[in-house]
Formats: sequence, C-alpha cells, structure tokens
Amino acid sequence: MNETKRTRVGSAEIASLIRRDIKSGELSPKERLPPERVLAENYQVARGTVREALNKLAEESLVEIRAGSGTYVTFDPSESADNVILSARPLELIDARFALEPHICRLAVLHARPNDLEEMESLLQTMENSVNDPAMFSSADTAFHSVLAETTNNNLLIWIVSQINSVRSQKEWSKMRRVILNPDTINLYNQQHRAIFTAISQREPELAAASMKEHLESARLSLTRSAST
Amino acid sequence: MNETKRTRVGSAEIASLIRRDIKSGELSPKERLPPERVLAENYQVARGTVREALNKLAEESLVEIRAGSGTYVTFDPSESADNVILSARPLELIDARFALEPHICRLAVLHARPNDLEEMESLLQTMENSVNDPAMFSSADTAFHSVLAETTNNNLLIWIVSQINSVRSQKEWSKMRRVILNPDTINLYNQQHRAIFTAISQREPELAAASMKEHLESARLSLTRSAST
DNA sequence: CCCAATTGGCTTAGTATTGGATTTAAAAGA
DNA sequence: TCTTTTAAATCCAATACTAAGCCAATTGGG
Repeated sequence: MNETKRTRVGSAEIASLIRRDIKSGELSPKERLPPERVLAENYQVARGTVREALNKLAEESLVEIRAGSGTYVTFDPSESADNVILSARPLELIDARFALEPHICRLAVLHARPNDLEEMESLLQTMENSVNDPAMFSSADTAFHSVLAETTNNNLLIWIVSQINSVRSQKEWSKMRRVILNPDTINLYNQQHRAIFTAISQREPELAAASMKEHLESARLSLTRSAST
Repeated sequence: MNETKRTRVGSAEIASLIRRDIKSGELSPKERLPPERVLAENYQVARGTVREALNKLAEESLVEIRAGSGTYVTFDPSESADNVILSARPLELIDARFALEPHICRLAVLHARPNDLEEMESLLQTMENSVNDPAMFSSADTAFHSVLAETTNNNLLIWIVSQINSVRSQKEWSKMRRVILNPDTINLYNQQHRAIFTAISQREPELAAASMKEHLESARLSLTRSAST
C-alpha cells in the first residue's frame, strides 16, 4: 500500500495535509486559505482534486467555502477546551496527573526556596488537622499540589496544573470526594504528602517523584474502588 | 519572469495581520492605529479593504473605531487566558514536554492500535523525506507528537498537548526553527523518532519513555546551544 | 469660539479574483 | 475490458477589490 509512494496523490492526502495544519494551529481560525488554483499548483495536482479535498474538510466543519471569496478556517482548537475540561473523566485526570506531577516534583527539588517549603509545611499541617473535614482537606490538598507546580517557576506547568485543578472543582467531583475521603484515606494521603515534602526538602528528586507516583497510585485505587461500589 | 500571479491580498489577510499584532501585544491597548488611508498605503490595498478588515476586528471587540478620531486597540492580551501560552519561553516548554511526553509514550504503548502505528509510520516517512525542508519537517514533527497524544485516548492529555503545540506555531518560534533545524539535527531527530516508534510497536513502555527522554534532551541541547550563539 | 485639517463613513462604477460546474482525455486499478 | 479517479481546459456566477469623490464627526490651533 505504502510501497508506491510517488505516483498517486489523491484528494484524501491533500485533505490530510490541510487538516493537520488546521488542527495543529498552523492555520488559525478566520484565516483564508490560498485559492484552489494556487493550492493545486503548490501540491502539483489538478484543481478538481483540491476541490474534493476542501469539500471533505468543509463537511468536517474545519473550513467554510464561500464562492467568489475564498476558503476560510472555521475550526478553533482552543475553543474545544472548555468542553474537554468539563467532560474529563476521573481516570483521564489521574493519568494526566501521573504524567505531570512526578516530574513537577523533580523540578520542585531543583527550584524550591525556603518560603516554598514553608508554604508546603503550612498546608501539610492544615491537612493533618482536617482528618474529619473532607472539604477542608480537599481544598488544602488542591493548594498543596498547586504550590508544588508554582515551585517549578514554570508558568506553562503552573497554568496546566491550574486547568487540571479546575476540573476537580466541578460539581460532580465534590460528590465523589465525599465518598472517597474517609479518615483512613485522609491519613494515608497525609503520610504520602509528608513523604513528598521530605524528599523535596532533602533535595532528592527521584525519591520525590517516586513518592508522588505512590500517592497517585493510591488515588487511582480509591477511584476505581469507589467506582465499583 | 512575472509568472508569479500574486494571490489577492484581501480584507481577511489584513485582518489576520493586525489581529496577530494585537493578540501578541505588539500593539498595546488604547493605542491608536494609523489612519485607514495610511494603512491602505502600507499594505498596498484600497482603503475600502482596510475598512472591511477593521470592521471585522471591531466585531471581535479587538478595536474600537471612532469616526473622525481614529481606531483604537481595546484588547489586552495580559488579561487573556491565552497569555501564558503566548509568552511561554522555550525552556519552559521543554520542561513541560519532559513532564508529559515520556508518560504519554507509556500510555501510547498500552493503547496503540494498528492504524495509530500506520499514521506514525507515514509521518516518520514524511520527516525522513524532509531533511532539507525544515518547514515540512516541523509540521510533520508537530503532527507526530500529536498522534502520540491521541493514541493515549485521553482527551485531557490530547488537549494539553494541543495547547503546547500551539505555542510552537508562534511567530518567534518559526525564526528559531530556521536556526536549529539543519540537516544534521533533522537526521538526529529522525533517528530518535524512529526509536520511539519502534519501542511503541514492540510494546515496551519503559523503552519508549526512555527514547522520548533522550529525544527531549537533544531538543533542549539544541535550544541552549542556539541561545548561546 | 470658530476654522481648517484630519479622520472615519459611505457611495458608485468598473475590474479582478475566486469558487462552481462541465467536458474530454488519460491513467490507474479491479 | 470496464470502472473510477485524476488531469486539463473552459465558461459561468458570486464576491471582493480598486479608485475616486464627497460627507460627517472630531480634533486642535488661532
């Protein structure tokens, strides 16, 4: 199938190329594509082929074709953001945190300053005093993970984590917290948070990352257990 | 030699240019744009075309047009959510990718289906044929990392990666790409991409993650090297 | 306070560009 | 061979752009 690469360039291939540029943001919303005749020239195909490709993209609502005017990008990758965040499922969230937070711990070890550590210590104490107050624990927990991100001094990571945290403050999630956050679980989490904090203050990046992984593993376990009941 | 028939520069193009300058902060809030007649001269179009472009921007609330006075920027990028993304610095981006992409590789190993692998293979071939075409390489490279994210089936991760990719399509970055992406570097990246792909097809999560880390390490090196020159 | 200069608002007629659609021929694939 | 797809060349219809002029609102200097 892919052996004969050179000869056959069909409308499907053209469509894929353009689709990729739109979805990756290389072509921004409202932007006008070059005229069909020029695209045909660029891709070295006939105009009819380009036309077919553009019509496919129009059916996918990626572009809008206006006769006499041009073809315009109508897909905004950043607009689908709210939907993604609102509809994120618990296990998706845990996987995303698995990707992010261990490495955040490593970076936190590199960048942590005394007042970062003080803030973490203060939040740890709040959580340790909230064994019977799930709501309080939960807000301090979120803050703790935010501080970890802020400690990296990486605005991109800080922003990503804040986006992820906004998922957790959804309505549906607070229900779930009430089920999961019993005193035993809170105690477990407190121990794990403490382990992460200790690893960071002792400047041990891999230990910090490993502790975070263990913590997230527990969180995943809590989730699957609560889902099965 | 005048075979090059310029494609029409229309109101959509003018609007895109000005919109980009506004959103990137090149034009500050409250600042007055040059008069329509001057803009028309600068862009080498008729005044009516400039007018249409400005009216579009006014509908998007990016500018305010006051008859007899002028056209004023009414959009403040620092108050926009996209701000973090627009102002992300190269090393921040690499750190974020260090956090995300190795784990994405692990998840990709778990979820990869035959047509995911086919798509990766096709992009690898595109990149391998683009040793002397940085723009094409870059677009396929972005797509490759996007496909990795899509393979996880995790919408949250897919969205995060797409946000990160949108950073890379910024103006400043395309300059940097031209400096970094010489044939040697592209060949190196191609080898590394191939290694990642092989690890995924052979279902070796840790090998895939390690290959990705190596790839990102190279990317970081290219960045620091280009920054120091 | 008024006048003159500047700036956006708007109209018109003529021209150019662009997508829409059809036809014929050639090439690729079943 | 027959079917489908692509190429190439037209012509058409919709839309946008140019150019030029005049009006209306605003601004700032005298």
